[in-house]
Amino acid sequence: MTDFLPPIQTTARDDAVLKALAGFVRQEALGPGGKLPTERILAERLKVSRNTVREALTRWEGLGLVERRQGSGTYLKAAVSPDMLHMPLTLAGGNDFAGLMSTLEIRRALEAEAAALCAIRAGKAELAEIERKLDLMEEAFQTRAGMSSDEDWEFHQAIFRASGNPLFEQIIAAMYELFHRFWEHPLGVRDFGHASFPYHRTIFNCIAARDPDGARAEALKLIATVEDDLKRGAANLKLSDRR
Amino acid sequence: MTDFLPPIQTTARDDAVLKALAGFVRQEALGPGGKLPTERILAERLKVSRNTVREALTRWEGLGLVERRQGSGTYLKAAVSPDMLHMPLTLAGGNDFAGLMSTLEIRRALEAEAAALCAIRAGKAELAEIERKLDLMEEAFQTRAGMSSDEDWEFHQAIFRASGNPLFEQIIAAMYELFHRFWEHPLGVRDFGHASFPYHRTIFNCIAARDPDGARAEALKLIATVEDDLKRGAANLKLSDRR
DNA sequence: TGCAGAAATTGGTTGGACCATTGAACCACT
DNA sequence: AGTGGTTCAATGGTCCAACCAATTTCTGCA
Repeated sequence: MTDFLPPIQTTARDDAVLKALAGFVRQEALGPGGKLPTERILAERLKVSRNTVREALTRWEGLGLVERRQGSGTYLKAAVSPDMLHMPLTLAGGNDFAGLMSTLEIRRALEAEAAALCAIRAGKAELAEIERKLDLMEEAFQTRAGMSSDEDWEFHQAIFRASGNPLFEQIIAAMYELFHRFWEHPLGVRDFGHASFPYHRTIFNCIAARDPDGARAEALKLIATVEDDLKRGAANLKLSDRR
Repeated sequence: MTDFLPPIQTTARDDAVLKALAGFVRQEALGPGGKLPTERILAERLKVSRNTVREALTRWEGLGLVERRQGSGTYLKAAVSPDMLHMPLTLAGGNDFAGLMSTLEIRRALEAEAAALCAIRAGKAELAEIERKLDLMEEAFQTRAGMSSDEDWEFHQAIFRASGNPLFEQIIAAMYELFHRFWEHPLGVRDFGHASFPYHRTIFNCIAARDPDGARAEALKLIATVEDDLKRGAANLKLSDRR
């Protein structure tokens, strides 16, 4: 399994380690979920210390390329190729109400564009997948009386994925935690998210009808309802306590 | 069965280090360029191994938050606060045409939304600033026969800034380098960007008229012309030679 | 005063050790 | 057959004590 791992020679050790690893991944045709060699094996094969290997892997972990599971191993989380463009974005501010509204505006921008692109590009398989997620969401909505946040999220994710542009999903995934924290804490608004419910179906209809402008418009309406809910929630309980 | 069992939260050493470090930065009011304590000091003060400190710093270095200079020290490269949103974006094969189109689609999403928000929120001062940038751009366009990329960029930046949401400017600034690389290399299309010229004025008019939907539509048209230019360029010179 | 060289500082790397978690194999009992 | 417990090897996580390499600071001589 680990036959293709030539030793390292240049300076900038950990970068060299990453390059070698990227080559290894390509050589072995490893995809997401694939398991890469243990740190001890890598250290031995590449003729570097295990600490150096760890620093390199820490970099990849920070970029979301790799996941380490103690006792199990290190696994790929995304496709990696030797020539990749890394664009680490760190955005200031974000835990207060204004920060949430800011991220929601970003989400509105991306959601609208992704829906439009999806209406143009989605293949039959992607379309079916989106509809499946939509059905699941609607069923959960009926059954659990409105608590369908997970299924809701998966529906949107399917759209982002079908947009044909991986950046959408990556950006939105980074923001997920932030949205979710509030989503699970409905701010005292009992029917939080209810208003957005019908728009999921209308968005899908526009996508299925290959109507990008319509899909964009419906996505905008959906986010608008979420914004309204959030504003109502903020009015209900005073959110002066940051954190 | 109640499947409501929250995932357990175990201690994460290096994350704790980063949190402590973020607190330290805030405490000392360190800004970009500031020098933070040496690894040995940190290890001693935080009662962790120097290795752990290094792994934590490696993460921050990967995110572009920090720069290490051997023999000198570790310095801040950006403002850091305890609550930050990290968004590591990786684009497979970032140098090819598809990658550029992907980023352009993100830009279209943000540009449209920012223009709409701008039409709602921009104050008189922001409006005047945008118009000033627009005048500068049009003048440069006339004088230098179409080469107005810098002024063009500043116009868009002014809109992002006036949107009232700092995330727009931050995201787009991080992608600037990527756009610019191609912008400066017009791919053999001599009148690259000419088609987009009139839309700058129409966008501004919509913003000044407080017409968010109109501004959004005009922004979409503008990016569409840029996309067309790019596609023409890609057709002209074969971009099959990666890197 | 000016500057070359020594010394101290600091990040980079190494090797080895031990801990904590995981997962598989195995076993006892029902 | 299945359930639960135990053992054990593999693997990532942490620690330590050095040493290397680049940089900065200090020192002493001209």
